[in-house]
Amino acid sequence: MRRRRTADVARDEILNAAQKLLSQGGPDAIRLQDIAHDVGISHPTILHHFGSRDGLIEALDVRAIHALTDDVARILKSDEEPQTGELVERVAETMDQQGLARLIALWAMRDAEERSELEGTDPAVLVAEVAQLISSRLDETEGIPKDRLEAISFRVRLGVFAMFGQALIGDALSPVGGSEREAERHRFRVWFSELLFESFSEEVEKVTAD
Amino acid sequence: MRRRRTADVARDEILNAAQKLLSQGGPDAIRLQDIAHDVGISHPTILHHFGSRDGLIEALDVRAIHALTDDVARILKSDEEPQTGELVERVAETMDQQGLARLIALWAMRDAEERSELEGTDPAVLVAEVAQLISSRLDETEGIPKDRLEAISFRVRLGVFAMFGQALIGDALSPVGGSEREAERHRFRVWFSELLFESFSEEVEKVTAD
DNA sequence: TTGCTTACTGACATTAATGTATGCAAACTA
DNA sequence: TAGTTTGCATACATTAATGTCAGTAAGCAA
Repeated sequence: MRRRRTADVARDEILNAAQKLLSQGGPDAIRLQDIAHDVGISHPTILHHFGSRDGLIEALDVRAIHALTDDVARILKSDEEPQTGELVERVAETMDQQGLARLIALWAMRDAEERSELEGTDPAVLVAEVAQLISSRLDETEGIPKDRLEAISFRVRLGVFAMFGQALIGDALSPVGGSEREAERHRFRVWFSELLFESFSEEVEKVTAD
Repeated sequence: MRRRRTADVARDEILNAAQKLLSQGGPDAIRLQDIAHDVGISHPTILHHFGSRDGLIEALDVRAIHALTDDVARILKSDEEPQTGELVERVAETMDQQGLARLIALWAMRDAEERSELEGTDPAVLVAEVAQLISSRLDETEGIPKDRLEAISFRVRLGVFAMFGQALIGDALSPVGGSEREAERHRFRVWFSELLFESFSEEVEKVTAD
């Protein structure tokens, strides 16, 4: 007799399978038949839950954005001092696992009209918010000058680019393979965190020099 | 009467059209019918020149890699001191125009088996070569220690990530739009170049301290 | 001019994906 | 236990892409 899940569980299992397939193959790897086979259901069931293939991809996008922002928000809004290294490590992890970077890439490649709004989570706004938060941490006084804020948001953006790039094309650029790879990736992240942190510290010095 | 090109010209026109379409739409935008229409030929002609759709994409990849490496190689192998800013600017330009970053992203998403060798141009090897070249510029003595070389290749890699990220998802992360966008992108590149350059200078200091 | 090569076309074949229609069965509710 | 909802399957329809084939015509060479 056939298994019957609740709608939420079914949706989750389908999304997981889709994300797994995407992380292995390219964009064409999101095929309803294959996903259905992985979950152990028939492909019309996916359409039943998501309406269409596009609906599925949109749901995938929403989950992805949430996975990223939730992590960052939790760290930044906690009372402790935000650690650059931890932030980098966390974002990297979330991007790496399950082909999240691929989702972002595919999302970015669609032209503006057809990429939906994802519940008002505009990436540019998110970057600006993170920059604001970091800025207020560095310098408690209000009224941060615009050029300084831009300098900080540049750092945030660079962080996103670095982790995004490492997740997407990092393997191709890495000279080592096999078991050493993850260690090398980690060294890169640590090195990069330090670079960013030093760079932030300079910004603090500029602030205190005023 | 119908126009008859030489094979080389035909291949070039087809590749240009394909690249243009790719830079506008996503991965699915490479449709033989559309490309053919753009060039003003029938779609079997594309298959005649490239054998298959995959053949076309492979040719596209080869051209892309060459466009990138030729630029970098020319700058680095010239007798003048290599300018970090110029390198960054050049790579950014090549990545930006005509959706080269998208090609790279798509190439990276394919699983290792099906992504062809592209005439022995392994990106990891390229990065290593660039790092070697820069390293020998910074410090004329031979026999550079491995960890120092890794530190330099990390910087090269970060540069690739930054320009790749800006080209692919930069628009989504940028707060400004319209005519100011390009100016802001440029500011980011300048800022990043300085960060990288300062970072290189530190490496030089370490070398001279030995 | 004759002839050969090959860029190019139109019509067709093939495949493979998404989406639809209809009915079945599992769980909750009364 | 009867009834309703809804997760799920089977079989089919539809669309749209790549790829094939046989033939046409443009340019070059002898």
